[in-house]
Amino acid sequence: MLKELDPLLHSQLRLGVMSILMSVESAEFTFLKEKTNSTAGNLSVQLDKLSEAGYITIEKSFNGKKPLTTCRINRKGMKAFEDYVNALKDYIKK
Amino acid sequence: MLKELDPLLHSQLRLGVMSILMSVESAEFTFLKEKTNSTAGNLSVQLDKLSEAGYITIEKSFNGKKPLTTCRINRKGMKAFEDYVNALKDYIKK
DNA sequence: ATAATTTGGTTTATAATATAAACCAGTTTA
DNA sequence: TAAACTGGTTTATATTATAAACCAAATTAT
Repeated sequence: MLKELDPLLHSQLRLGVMSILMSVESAEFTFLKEKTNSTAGNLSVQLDKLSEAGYITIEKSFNGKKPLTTCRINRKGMKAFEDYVNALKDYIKK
Repeated sequence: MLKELDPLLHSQLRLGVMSILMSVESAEFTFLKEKTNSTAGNLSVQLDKLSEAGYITIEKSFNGKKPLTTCRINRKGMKAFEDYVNALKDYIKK
């Protein structure tokens, strides 16, 4: 029987964000927006969800006078991502 | 930049169905229901969507006196599945 | 014989999700 | 000083997934 796919990760945008965060120390809002080709509104909402799940940490600060939102993945998020990828393998293996 | 993930395939249940259909000649409704651990209603709806997209063919017949719904994947569906898996690889590669 | 249950589904209503549009505060540019 | 831009958030709407209700026919139990 096929495994459950964590619904929080099984979303194109959230998965994209997590995928990026797995490979960098931290990423700024604008960087994520560009890489995932998402709108700011959608990204904002999805980042909040990942944050509320404890998968990522969002830090709000200022870059000079401009607001700066920086994200990084948490240990819990890494674990969830790995579990998701493992579960997914059953679906996509030939 | 991350690729688009075909929204028709980026759904746990539809992906599960397609994954199964990639590996068998054909599959009955009840078999798919069991393997994907889905409810009949949900499965019925999702099969229709795959069928309308031309990804699968649904054949309704009778097994003696009981209705029998048999599904098989189409060439278009195979192509879509392969494209989806390729796009997904960018998201899950380490 | 007939009532209850099961099989194999479909249809419809509701809950959850994703997305876009509208908005806001502050900043820079014309 | 007005317009446009940056870096977002909030809110409304469209889409999607899911469950619940339903249906017809068959089977089983009384």
